[in-house]
Amino acid sequence: MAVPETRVDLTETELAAWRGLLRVHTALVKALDAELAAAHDLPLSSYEVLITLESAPDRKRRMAELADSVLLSRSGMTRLVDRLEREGLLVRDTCTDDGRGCFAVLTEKGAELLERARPTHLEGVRERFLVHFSEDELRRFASAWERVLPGAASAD
Amino acid sequence: MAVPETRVDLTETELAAWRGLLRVHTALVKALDAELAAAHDLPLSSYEVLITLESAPDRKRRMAELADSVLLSRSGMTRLVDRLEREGLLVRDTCTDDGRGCFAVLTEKGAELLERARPTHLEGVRERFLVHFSEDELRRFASAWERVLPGAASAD
DNA sequence: GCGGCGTAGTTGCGTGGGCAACGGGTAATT
DNA sequence: AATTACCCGTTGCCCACGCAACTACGCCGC
Repeated sequence: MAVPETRVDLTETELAAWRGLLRVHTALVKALDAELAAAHDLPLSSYEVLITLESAPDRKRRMAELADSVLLSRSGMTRLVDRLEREGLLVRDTCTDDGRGCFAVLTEKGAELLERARPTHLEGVRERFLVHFSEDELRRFASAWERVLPGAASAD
Repeated sequence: MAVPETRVDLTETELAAWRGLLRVHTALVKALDAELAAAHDLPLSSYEVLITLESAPDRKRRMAELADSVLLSRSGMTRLVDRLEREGLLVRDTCTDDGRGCFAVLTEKGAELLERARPTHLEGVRERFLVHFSEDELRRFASAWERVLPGAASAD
């Protein structure tokens, strides 16, 4: 007897919810990155690293930790930290506990730039994204992401 | 007299809604792209182009149209179409109306590959994203994206 | 202590993508 | 018709990133 065919196409609503996510993300990130780069010569990816460092104990974090927190490969993080170190926004510090390891530490210059860049960025996020939603809707978003994230990475 | 200071930091909820969007998008796209590439040797960006062509009249679209629809620069689209043409999934066709222009046309081979790839991709989108939401929630998403998109690209 | 194994970070190499400049075609102004 | 301005798609150049290979170190069991 016939097993019901797996439905293939998406409904209008499904498509709108999914493709909308793609478009919104791409557009927002592009705009915010351009804005930040124009105002402070700081790409969004660099900003994310500095923000992560700032909120860390002693303003320092391991490389792998950083890579995970901004979803970048280890080698990608090596080079991003290279660039930031070249600009004096952070320095590498040897890890005494683990000879293989290495810390990235936010410098004063990095902290200062971050202080200037933060209002720009947060204003951008607010004007382009947050402003459209109520507190309640934002909570729905947050809960939605919590449901999706665990199963997003692995292949099920 | 003192104008109230612009609030700088985001609330917990705002942060969760915003950063969640970033993480979810990145994780989902990474996973779906890998899945599609593994199963059909077709990156997600190529899939998007083929899908766009399939739904077009005569299965053809102008280059700039394609670029806009997948949020890629013109030069990026030139090269993506180069690759797809090299694999025989589409062909370029001269535009008779406009001597500058150029169409990309889906080939039979492209259509066949798309037919095989579509279930893979849609299953992935369902399992990783859609499955977590009710019809009602999906409608909320769609409406959310409609509100955000218009103001996302331009500066304010 | 010493060989094997896992792990942290770096490096070579290949790839995808953006920006600016260009070549050729169209549209507007005269 | 000629000049000018604009627009389409392509190309050169560069950069950011991932993968795989490598080095150097920690952690075992023996």
